[in-house]
Amino acid sequence: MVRGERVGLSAQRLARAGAELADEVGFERVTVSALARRFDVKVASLYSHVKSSHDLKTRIALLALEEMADRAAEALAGRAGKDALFALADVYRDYAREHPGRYAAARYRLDPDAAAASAGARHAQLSRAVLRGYDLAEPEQTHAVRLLGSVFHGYVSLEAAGGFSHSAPSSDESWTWSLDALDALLRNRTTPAAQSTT
Amino acid sequence: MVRGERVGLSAQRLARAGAELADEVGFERVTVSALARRFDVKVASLYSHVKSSHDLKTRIALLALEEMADRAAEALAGRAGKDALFALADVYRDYAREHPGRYAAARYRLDPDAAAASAGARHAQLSRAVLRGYDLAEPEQTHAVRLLGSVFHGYVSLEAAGGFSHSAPSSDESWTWSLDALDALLRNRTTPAAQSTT
DNA sequence: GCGATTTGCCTAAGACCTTTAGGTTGCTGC
DNA sequence: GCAGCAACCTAAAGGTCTTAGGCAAATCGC
Repeated sequence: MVRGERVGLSAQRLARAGAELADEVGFERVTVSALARRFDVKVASLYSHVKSSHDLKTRIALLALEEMADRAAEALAGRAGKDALFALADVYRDYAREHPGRYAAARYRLDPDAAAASAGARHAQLSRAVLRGYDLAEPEQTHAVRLLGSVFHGYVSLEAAGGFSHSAPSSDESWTWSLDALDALLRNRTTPAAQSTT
Repeated sequence: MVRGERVGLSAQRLARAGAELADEVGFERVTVSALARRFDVKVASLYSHVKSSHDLKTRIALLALEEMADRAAEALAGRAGKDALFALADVYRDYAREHPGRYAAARYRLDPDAAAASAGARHAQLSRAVLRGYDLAEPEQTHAVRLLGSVFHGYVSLEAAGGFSHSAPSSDESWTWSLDALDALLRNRTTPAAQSTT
């Protein structure tokens, strides 16, 4: 080990490496020490870049939220209605399967200022974009945003917890069925007067 | 402090006290040490009753799952259809609000044998009981169980995370709206042939 | 009642993790 | 080529988890 060698740490690189670590060993096992080991650096060195363990986890959470929002925005481009609904839903589910640690990080409790600076608002906007295909007036639209979020998050996290694994029918089938049902539900809730507003 | 005095610990009492502690300070802060402090006992003493920190958390999780299942069973007695749906949903939401720490514990990842011994199966049965009011045939019924679980858990945990707090309409309204929508959805999915079976 | 055994809680100690304080060395700009 | 900043280090204190082994209180057999 060459003493005095600089690895080039930064808050960003730490968050990125932390996200990878989370996917490998689980978010709850992401630790300042583990990250220091990964960079082959002493633990105290990380504290120049990151305020605390909480700060580190928050950065990972923000990273994950951004990534998901980016994917969602891309998936929604050029889609509408049921197509958009399925696309958005699959973004969350696929992300959680590819990056379980990051997904768990995205559920990390943020303090208010971090939450405000997060991609949280973008996520809400993306749900609203999907709902444009269903012509819901307020306050129904907000209700629907919340219901959508609940189903997406609820299903994905129950699935990740292994809830649907060892029994027929397959989780894929239930997912499609649920989204179909959700689509039908939203179509039925379309505000009558809004129908012809091209 | 009187030396040699026995406090009367047991796995059950520890789990119960751990659940209380979780509600007070949050499940993630429930720790073998904190529990030892609460009983005014040395940390190592707890290890005669509980195998590990993981074991302790698992016991708290099992306790919470039992309590929720008990409440749910009671709420469903004598109810059917939409009435039953709302009752079951409210059991979860109310429990999470009254006992946030226990509710978080209930989401603690159980290993397979603990999961098998848990009230998990009872919860699934209770959802199926609600669905009896909607005449769904398999595999739709299983899909619906999963959707219900997702909405309940998803909504409750987003609400607990503060997601719906600082904006109109109120979370209560969205909850009712979502359950109404779910009820309508399930009625529309009733298997046609099953209608007259009685 | 009294010895033997079991049980309950304790001391001790090792292994990690977090966080702060303050030192040293490489890099950058003048 | 050197001043100063930034990056990484040593040191140390405090907290958590867990195991090993000890002493004393409760309990059981007689």
